[in-house]
Amino acid sequence: MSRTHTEEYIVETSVKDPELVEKRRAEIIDAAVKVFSEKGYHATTTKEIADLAAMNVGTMFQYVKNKQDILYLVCCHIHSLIEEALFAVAVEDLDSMEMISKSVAALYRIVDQVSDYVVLMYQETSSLDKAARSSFLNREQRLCNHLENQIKKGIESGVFKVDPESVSLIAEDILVQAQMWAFRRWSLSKKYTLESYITTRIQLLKTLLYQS
Amino acid sequence: MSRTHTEEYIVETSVKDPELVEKRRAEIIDAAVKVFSEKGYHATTTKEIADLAAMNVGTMFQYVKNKQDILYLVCCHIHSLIEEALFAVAVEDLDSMEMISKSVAALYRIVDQVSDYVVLMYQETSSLDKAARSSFLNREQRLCNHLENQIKKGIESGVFKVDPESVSLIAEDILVQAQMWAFRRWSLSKKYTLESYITTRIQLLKTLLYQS
Amino acid sequence: MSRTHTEEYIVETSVKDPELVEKRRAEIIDAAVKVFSEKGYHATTTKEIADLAAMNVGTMFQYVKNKQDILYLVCCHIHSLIEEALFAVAVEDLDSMEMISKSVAALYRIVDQVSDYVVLMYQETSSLDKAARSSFLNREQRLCNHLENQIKKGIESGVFKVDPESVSLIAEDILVQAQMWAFRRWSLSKKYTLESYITTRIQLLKTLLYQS
Amino acid sequence: MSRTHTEEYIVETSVKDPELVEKRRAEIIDAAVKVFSEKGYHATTTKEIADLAAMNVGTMFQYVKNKQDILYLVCCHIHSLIEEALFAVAVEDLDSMEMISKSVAALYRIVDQVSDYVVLMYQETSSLDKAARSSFLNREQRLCNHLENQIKKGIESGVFKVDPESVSLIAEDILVQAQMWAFRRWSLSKKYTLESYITTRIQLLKTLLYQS
DNA sequence: TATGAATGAGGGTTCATTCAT
DNA sequence: AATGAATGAACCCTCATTCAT
Repeated sequence: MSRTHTEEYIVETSVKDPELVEKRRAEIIDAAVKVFSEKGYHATTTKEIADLAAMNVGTMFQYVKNKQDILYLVCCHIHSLIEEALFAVAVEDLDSMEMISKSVAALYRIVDQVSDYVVLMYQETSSLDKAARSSFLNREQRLCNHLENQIKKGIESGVFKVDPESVSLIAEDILVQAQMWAFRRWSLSKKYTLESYITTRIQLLKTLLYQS
Repeated sequence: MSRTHTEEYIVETSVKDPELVEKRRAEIIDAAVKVFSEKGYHATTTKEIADLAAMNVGTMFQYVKNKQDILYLVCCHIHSLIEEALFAVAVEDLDSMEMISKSVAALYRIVDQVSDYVVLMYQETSSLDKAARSSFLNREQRLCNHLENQIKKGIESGVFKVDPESVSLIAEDILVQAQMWAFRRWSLSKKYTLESYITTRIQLLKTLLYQS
Repeated sequence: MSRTHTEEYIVETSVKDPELVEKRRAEIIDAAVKVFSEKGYHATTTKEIADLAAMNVGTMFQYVKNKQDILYLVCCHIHSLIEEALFAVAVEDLDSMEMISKSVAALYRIVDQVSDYVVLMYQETSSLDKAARSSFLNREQRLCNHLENQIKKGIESGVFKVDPESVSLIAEDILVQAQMWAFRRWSLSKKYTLESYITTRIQLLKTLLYQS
Repeated sequence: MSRTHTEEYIVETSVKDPELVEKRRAEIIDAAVKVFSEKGYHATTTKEIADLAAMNVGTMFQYVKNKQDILYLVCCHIHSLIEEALFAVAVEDLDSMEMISKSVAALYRIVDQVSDYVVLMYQETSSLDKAARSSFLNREQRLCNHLENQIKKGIESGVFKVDPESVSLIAEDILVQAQMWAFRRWSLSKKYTLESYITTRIQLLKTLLYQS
């Protein structure tokens, strides 16, 4: 199970009190998410973020080394929202197909809720430097693995019939397709409601998982 | 077959000779593609582009109104590479499954060849303004439609068994997954060669198209 | 009658045929007057002038050395309009007071007609270089002298009673006040029509000229 | 006495300390007045102003939104010099004719002192945008009103005999003629000293005010 | 820890003028 | 004489980051 290990990117701060750091960063993230998703990362000024966070620019830069750090915090925050939603449904004890269906549905629903942020997250990832980006991609991998494991369990229990080679692809597809709902909702919503879309997607997924 | 009509975004020029415009723009695009995919759109200077294009900055701005226009030209150019590769295989007269397989393979191969540019194209699309972006998305739609039509033909001829509702989703998935090869080649290539990946993908696709 | 002699500023041209020069310059002036009075000298592009003149930029610069030359031509042209209107009424043989009244009225009427251009002419004079500006001021002096002479005749004929010291001041005031009609018409026209303003002005002038 | 109310143009700043703003702006104005009156507004670089103000360009632009704002500040400053000089003599308790004579003399003297700036102020006003210009013109109106009131008092006290219709014209003429001293000093000073000019002007004014 | 003024390099774009055709 | 593409220096303004208070 060896995996390339990537150091987690650490956002530095000059402030000692960890609780204060967390509180202030939450304020920064809240503000940044709003402005970023309205104007994009590059078009947003650090001052704008600070202003919206009701914080002084100087203060802000004590909780963050860079403008880029803010982006990283924002991306991680959004990612956590998705992760939490996905992991939340995993506690229940269901059969494999129901489990994966729940997961997929949960995924689409959270993506739908925070679709602006999802778009932001994926559009601006490229503005992160190598270290931050690979740290972020690592987080993404966690989601993939989570889905992969659910599929694998279905295979092990004999419910799913999938070429083991394809498992990781299918897991990734699920994620990518969920993101696409955020990117193309404007177009997809002409033909689908969120729920009908989910149903269709799960249908297609079943075809793949029950492939014989 | 009515579709929301989007005005094509026109890159303005003050130069009258159309051949010269085409020639110079090709030079600009060539230079820009290189620098953009190395440093990204925002980090690239207009002067850098002009220099690499062996052109005066002022001259460049006679063929382009904006830095953004350069990005638009670049995106369209890259898109055309893909489109041409995809449409090139469509001339042959094959049965439906072979046809779509050829298309998918062609898609992955061209994406693999110009993967840096594909990444660039999708990462920076967000830097286009509304008009340019929707004009670009329109071009994307052409690719989608092309694949959709191939699937539809397969359905009509009774070869494919797909819920008509899903056709457009499957077509879009094909495209998105091909783009993902560009974005995740670094990771996917640990488990797959390009050709083995194509094979796997076509296998999965078959499962979907022959769903019964 | 010695007066500091100022060389007349000559607008150079590389074109030989004088009639063509005159024709083309008339076209240039016509175009420039329009754009200048809309957008001001600095905000106007040489290309805009050429375009409006239905002329190539290169062609235009064969009839004019500079952008500034165009401004000079424009100022002189506008000035000529005023001069012609003023000199036109001087042919008649009238008594001194009637004569000067006619002049004043003529002045206000022409200024009113071309008030946009008058504003332009005085606002942008400062953009002329020393040579061109003093050549232009020389032309202005001709207007002053014309009025001065009319007043002097009135004094010589015993009709006007003015301290000879004041003559040139009064002449200049007449001109300046006429220009002011152009500059402040927007405000003055709340209380006066053009004709009532002329009447009031002539009344005030009479007071000065009949001072006892 | 209702008059069209024009919003005062406000020069924005991102700096919070009002005293600092005043101090820095004074430095900017000082520098700008010098360079502008040497080279004109358009020929002057924002960097030149900042350099002369011993200030960083970025710093300067925190006290001013625009190059145009600098011009506005400069115009207002120069205007204040005149206004103060004019209002300073108004405190004394004199009879009407002496009062207006004092005013006129004060006006000419201050215009003479800062004549370069007066020329600048009136030449470049046209470079202000609509909002700033009308705000500036409003200030001008204050001077006019001041003189108008002095004349009106003279009329009320029976000293002056002027058609009430003409009052505002005469007031405006006084101002315009004072400005003209700045514009034409080079020519006028051949025949007049400042003081002899003032005397002549006051003589002419008396003729108008005592018109019978 | 908070404040907010200072910094200054850098970037996109313009445009008068030229010159080869 | 007419054309119009080429030139390139120069300009205004921005904004992430720092640091003295």
